[in-house]
Amino acid sequence: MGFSQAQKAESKQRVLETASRMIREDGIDALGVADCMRSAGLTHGAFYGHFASRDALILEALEHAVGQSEKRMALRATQGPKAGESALKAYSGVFLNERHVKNAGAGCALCALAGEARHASPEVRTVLTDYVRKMESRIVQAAHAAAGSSEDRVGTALGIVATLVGAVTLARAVDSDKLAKSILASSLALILTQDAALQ
Amino acid sequence: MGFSQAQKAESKQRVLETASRMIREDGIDALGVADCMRSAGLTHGAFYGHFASRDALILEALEHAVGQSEKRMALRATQGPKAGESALKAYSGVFLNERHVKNAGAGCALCALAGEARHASPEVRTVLTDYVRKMESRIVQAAHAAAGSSEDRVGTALGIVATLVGAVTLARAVDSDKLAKSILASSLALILTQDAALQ
DNA sequence: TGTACATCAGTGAACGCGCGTTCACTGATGTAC
DNA sequence: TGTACATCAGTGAACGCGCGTTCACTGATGTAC
Repeated sequence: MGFSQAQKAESKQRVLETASRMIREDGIDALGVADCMRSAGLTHGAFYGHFASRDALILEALEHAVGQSEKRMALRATQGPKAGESALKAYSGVFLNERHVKNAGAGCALCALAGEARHASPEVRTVLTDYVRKMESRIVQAAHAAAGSSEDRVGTALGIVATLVGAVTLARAVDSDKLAKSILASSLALILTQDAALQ
Repeated sequence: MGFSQAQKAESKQRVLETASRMIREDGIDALGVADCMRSAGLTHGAFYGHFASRDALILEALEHAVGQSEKRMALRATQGPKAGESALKAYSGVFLNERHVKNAGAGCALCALAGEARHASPEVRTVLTDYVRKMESRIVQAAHAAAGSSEDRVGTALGIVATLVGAVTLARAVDSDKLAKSILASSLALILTQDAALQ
């Protein structure tokens, strides 16, 4: 059978993880097939042995990034909280910090790609839409949101998602570190006013 | 002197307005020189008689979009408010509505481009950073924010900017109209809890 | 007023480069006997 | 155990297309006399 299948699977995994990081770091449009393969330690010619097309890679890499980052952000929120810190503050803090802002490639895929979603394929949009719903659930959970159980009532959980994604997006957008920090701090303060409202 | 200079200036203005709409609608990366000139009723060859390069067009078009949309959004907030509506609600309502979400090309340049800013040139980032500061001022004004006057205190005006931009970005990103509406409504509800806090 | 000329906004063909995709080939690995 | 063969992941040259940019040319307008 020549080369081992395990070896090939390993290569593909390496390409996927590289692409998953690159699309979060530089955006979907900026992902080049040759660039990505080179970063994974291969040449561009080998690409089509693993993926049907650039679009196929993008979708798989996005699913990888979403699945990994969504879980990881939630996990960090349960690991790090200091005594007396609310679950909402712990969860928000995982997003609203300078390390996350400066490391888009290893961070939340929704924060990294929300702005590009409307120009992307329907498949990409669907994956990111699911991410929005998952974040909403995490926040409702974090606040034990009994108040959000009624369907008609307008809860603020989705508003908190918007604030988190907007804050990270803006903090990465501006060319001033000081302003970026202010955006993070102010957004956290805004979210924390909801601690009572959601419980 | 051959052709009138006024005619040339008119052509350039038409190209600028077309580009200003196109970059908000489809993103900066997607702007093609030929596409843009065709939409303005010219051929691509005439482009370099008006602009030094594609990048130069992008910067001018962005400045045009920012200058126009920032003023327009603020103006609408002062024109439309119903009796008893707070200034903060009026301003937020200009962003958080379906018409704005579906008409990126005629809307807020920051909402349209915040997600791309970190991949753009320093010049582009500077222009958008100014926009963030202007929006913050509008919100502070809208709330007469006496509370925000102390420099050390963490106000929530920037958090409101983040919520507005995040909400519009997410509402445009998701592939469900229903979810988009919920994002807008929930974000407005979240912002309005600040009406008291800022006054 | 009329005619010849100069100006220049706009045209459209062409160039060059980057990038997604294809494909003939290589050479390391595993199998058959 | 050793040798010949088959498999196939990966290589690197090449193709084709799109797009930013260049440039020789056109023709409408205004000026000079």
